[in-house]
This record gives sequence, C-alpha cells and structure tokens, in this order.
Amino acid sequence: MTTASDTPTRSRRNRRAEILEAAARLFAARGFHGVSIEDIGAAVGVSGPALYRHFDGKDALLSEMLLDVSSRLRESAITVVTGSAGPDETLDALLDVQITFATDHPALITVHDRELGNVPEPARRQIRRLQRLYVEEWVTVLAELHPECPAARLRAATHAVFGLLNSTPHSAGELPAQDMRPMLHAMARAAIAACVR
Amino acid sequence: MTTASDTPTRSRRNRRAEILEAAARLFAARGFHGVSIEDIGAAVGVSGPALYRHFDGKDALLSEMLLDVSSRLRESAITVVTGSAGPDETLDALLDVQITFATDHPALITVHDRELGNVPEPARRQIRRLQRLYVEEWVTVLAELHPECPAARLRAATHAVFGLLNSTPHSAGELPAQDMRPMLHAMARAAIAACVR
DNA sequence: TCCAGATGTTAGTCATCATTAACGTCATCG
DNA sequence: CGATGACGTTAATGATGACTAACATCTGGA
Repeated sequence: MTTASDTPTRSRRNRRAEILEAAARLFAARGFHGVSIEDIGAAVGVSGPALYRHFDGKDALLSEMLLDVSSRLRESAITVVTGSAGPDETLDALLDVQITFATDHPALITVHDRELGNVPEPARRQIRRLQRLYVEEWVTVLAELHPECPAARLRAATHAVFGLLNSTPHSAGELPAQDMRPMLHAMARAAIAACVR
Repeated sequence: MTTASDTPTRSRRNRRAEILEAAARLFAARGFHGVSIEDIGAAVGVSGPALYRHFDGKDALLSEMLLDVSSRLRESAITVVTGSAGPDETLDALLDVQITFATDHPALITVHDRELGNVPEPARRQIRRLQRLYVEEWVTVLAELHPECPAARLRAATHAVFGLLNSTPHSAGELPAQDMRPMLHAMARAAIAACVR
C-alpha cells in the first residue's frame, strides 16, 4: 500500500536531504557567500533554479540547516539528561552526543558554528535560543560536578570543550575515527576536570 | 629630522594596519565573501576603491592577513623553542603564545582558521607551509614529553588543543581575559596529558 | 484517457561587487 | 615656484549571482 504512494514523497525527501548535505559541504569549504545556488545544484546533478522547488531561497536553506542541527543537538541532550543516572554518566553521554555528531557530520558542525551571522532574523533568534539551551544543559551537569565553580566559568569551559571536540574537521585524516573518538573523550574529560581553579 | 619625512610613511603604515584590522573584524563576522570592498573602506572612514592605493585587491588583502598571522605564530614558536629549558617549560611557553594571540586578536584567529580556502594559490601554499611548521613545533615538543605516543595522535591532539584555545571568540564576554587565560592554560595542559592512551 | 502536481529546464531581470579610469588635492623637495 | 607622488573621490565596466518566468516532462489517479 505504501510503495506506490510513498515513492514521490520519498524522492522529494531524498532530494531535499541531498541538497542540504551538498550545501553543508560547500558552505563548510567556501563559506555561505562563497557558494552559489548554481554550485549547490551542480553538486546534486541538477542545475540552478531547481532548488527553488525545494527551498524558498538560499537564506531559507541555511536557516533550515542550522535549525535542524541545533534542535537535534538539543533534543539529544535532553534525552541524555533525563534518562541518566548521575552527573558523571550524564557528562559522558553528553560528550558522546557531541563527539558522535562532530565526527559523523563535520561539515554540519563547521557551518553551525560559523554561519549563524548569515542567518536572517526570524530564524536566527530561534537558533541562538536552541544553542543557548544546549549549552545550559552542559552547564547544569557541570555545576552538579563542580558546585563551587561559578556558572560563567563553566560556560566558558563548555565553549572551550566544544572547540576541542569540533576540531575534528581540522584534523580530518590524521587519525581514524575509532581512535579519534575515545581520545577526544579523554581529553575533554581531563580539560573539564582542570577548569575548576 | 624624522618628523617631516616620517609623517607620510607612518600615516601610510597606520592606514594599512587600520584596514587590515577592520577587514579582519568584518571577515570574522560575515566571512570573506560576505564583506565588500566598500564595507571595509567605510569601516576606516574612506570609501571603496581607496583601498587599491594600499593593496592589490581583496584577495591580496586576505593573503597578507593570513600570511602575517601564520608567520608571527611560527616565529614566536621558534623563539620559544630555541630559548627554553626543558620540554615542559617549552610547552607552557607555546601555550602562552597561542593563548595570548587568541585572546588579543580573536578576529585574526577566527579568519586564520576559516578562510584559508579563499586564499588564491601562490599565497595559499605558503600559509599552509607555515601552519604545518607551526604544528610540527608543537608535535616535536609533545613527542619529547610522550615518546611512546605516535606522531599522528599527537598531531590530532594538537589540533584539538588549538580548537580549545581558539574558542575565545565564541565565549567572548563570558569571562574576563585575566581569568580566561589561566583557565585555558590549565585545560589545555590537562587535555594534552590525557591524550596519550 | 486526461488532468494535476511535482520537478526540471532555459532565458531573462535586477542587484551587487570587484576592479579600473579619470580626475582632484596637498605636501615635499628640487 | 612647480613638479611629483601619495591618497582620495566619483563614475564607468564587466562579472557574477539570486531569483522569477515561461515552458517541458513524467507519474499517478479519477
């Protein structure tokens, strides 16, 4: 019953996803304004204005991309936080969320923390909100582990840890992911432990 | 004797520096292609094509900016490495170099690790070379501290530490620089110690 | 069979932008 | 003084690029 009626929908979904993925790769490499609609179309074997059948425009494409990333991260964080035993395991799980995402989707992570400034205003606020909430999940957990440490310090440390974990795109190829992931985990844990003065 | 003949030279130097600084700020905020020559001119109170009196073009401006950053970092690293006692102090000094630069010039650091892909080819190779040499200074020192650790792992760890230290622009305002710097130093040292499996 | 909607295509259109041209001003130096 | 060179300015100019219009094609369902 589904085969016939799903095919068009699925193909649309696939094309959309294909476009988003190609755009992410291009944006990560050359920056939002360094990539043309034509470039993105060409990357998925379609040319130029065909993208307007799937997105309202270049801005909308970027908005959707960043909104998707920030919601997915935040949702994963919520899942992890609500379903976890103690702060220590929660922190491990949060680290795994971020590390998995960063190593699985390096282009998305890159675009996510570079291109917010190019997102037009309705969406920008919402993305910022999701990012802030995501950071606060981390800060809350860290505060349970280090109650004596001021929140501002924990927030700055969280950003530093993100920087460490999101370095993956820069060291692509240096190390296989299966070695990279546990190393990043260990380095991040150690860095967090050291952030309390 | 110097006042009269120096004024034009000094003013030229200042104008050039002014332009480079404004351009760095703008590039960091909106990306290379998101900033127009007009924008840069306006930021220094001059309009548009006046920049061509100081630079060969937009590409040349970016090239010079990144070349300057990578040479300065590499030179500082060499100074530190040659004039230092043991690997432990050398590492501390390298950390200070990077932390000082990142907190003093967040825009430059941001542009430096985002926009290499937009530098045209003659300069690109040279910048890459300087960056690679800079990384190798770190890897050499780390190898003395952790001889059992494979170089690839140390290289990846170095990139991760750079990500941590260069997070400053993201957490601007969270913490005063005088608190941020020692915290980053401590976090980086701990992360490095943890990177050996 | 025939319509409708989804998905593409190519050829404009209108801005924006990097770069160049042509033209001042003003200080320095002979 | 008068020329020269440093620095700016305001118009082109020529590309490029986002977005729209007008026009296929193909598929699934009534």
